[in-house]
Amino acid sequence: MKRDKHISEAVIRRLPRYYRHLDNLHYDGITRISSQKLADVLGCTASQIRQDLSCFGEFGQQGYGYNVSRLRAEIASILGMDRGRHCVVVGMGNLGRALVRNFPFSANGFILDAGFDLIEDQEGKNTFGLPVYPAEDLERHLARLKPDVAVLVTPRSVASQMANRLVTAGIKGIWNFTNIELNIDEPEKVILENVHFSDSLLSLSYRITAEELKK
Amino acid sequence: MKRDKHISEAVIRRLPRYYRHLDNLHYDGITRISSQKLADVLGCTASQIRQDLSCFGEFGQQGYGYNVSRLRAEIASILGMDRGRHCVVVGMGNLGRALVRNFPFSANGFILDAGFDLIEDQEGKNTFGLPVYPAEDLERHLARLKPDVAVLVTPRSVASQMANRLVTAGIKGIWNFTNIELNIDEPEKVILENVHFSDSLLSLSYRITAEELKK
DNA sequence: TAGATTGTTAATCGATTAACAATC
DNA sequence: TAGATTGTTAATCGATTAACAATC
Repeated sequence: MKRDKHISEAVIRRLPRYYRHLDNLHYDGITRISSQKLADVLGCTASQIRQDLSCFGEFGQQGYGYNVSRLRAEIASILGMDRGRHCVVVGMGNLGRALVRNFPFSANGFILDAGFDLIEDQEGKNTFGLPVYPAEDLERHLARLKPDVAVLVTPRSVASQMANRLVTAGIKGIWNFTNIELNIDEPEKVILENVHFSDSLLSLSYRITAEELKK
Repeated sequence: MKRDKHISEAVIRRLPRYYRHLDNLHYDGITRISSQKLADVLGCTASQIRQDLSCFGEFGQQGYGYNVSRLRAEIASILGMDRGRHCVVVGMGNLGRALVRNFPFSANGFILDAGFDLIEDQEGKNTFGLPVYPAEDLERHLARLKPDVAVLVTPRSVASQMANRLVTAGIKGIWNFTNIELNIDEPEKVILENVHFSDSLLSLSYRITAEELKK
């Protein structure tokens, strides 16, 4: 897989979507697809798909198109889904529990090993089959589990502080659900992915308003 | 507020972030800020901020900059946060309940009126103070409540079907958390905002992988 | 072989940044 | 007034789309 030239953020954001649709096609038993047909499904141009994929290699065949199963696997590999990454959930409130119970970590290539929370009487207890440890023992367990990613779902008041403990403990990425801009002491040491629910809802709010004003 | 020319998606996605930071500055008691200082906070260029804002009007003053409180209010208005929009939550599973309990709807200009779920023994019951109605009575209650937005947090198996009922009932926007591409019969009748957790995690996965390969 | 479709180069389009006159 | 900073126009940069030779 070539990975020499710079890959733009726009391309990176489209890859998971390609994967998702290819996964659907795969489970629908479709074995072959052209860039044009895939573009129809996705609502983009065939050019864009071919251009995007060409950043990483040659996965198609002239006159034939792409093998769905292969392209799906190639994109999974590009996204690092085959690396058996480990993760932990920090904060076992409503959202933390919702993710533990409902989010398909393994289907996205992640192994969820543990949860952390302040509530001490949960020591050793399980939540939906997941061991939950007290937050004060975070460093001890991280040293043992060596997770790649922490899912940050704490109250916002402790989010930045907790994020910094995670970075110091060597976490590689933080999946941040706290809806604040984390204040990281050594930002170069970690990769942040922010899920800002508010930003998402407000963009919907804008578009509804713009639609109404248009009339 | 001028709204004549086309506003790009990129600008729309940045506005909530501007709002969020201005809100922080406002509550920190800061009354005045220049585009350059705001750009430093946001990690973008002053040009971009001024260019973005100029799509909607003139909110600053030469030699002074922007009044934080006023600019915050202007962006809130652009985003439609002052329109008292109503919404309902469809699906009271883990994620639905997490949003009801923890997401600050009112701080984002939304009034949450009701939840819907299949579980009938919740009829008339409250969840965190929210009335929850059986899904079979959806149309009846929507006709009464006339919400603008539905927060879609059902199991994926019923998501598209439920989305179409919502559209038929006249909903203007769907905030979709089901991690599937909704199949809407009349797509022009509704505005979709998708929160695809998987896409978000996979982009993090990509960046961690790319970082490792760089070394 | 003929038709289809890729990967890539070139052309277009749009978004970001820089520059600066206007002016508080 | 002098310094600061806007809103906007022009220049640059990057991303998307179109076109097409290569080839399965």
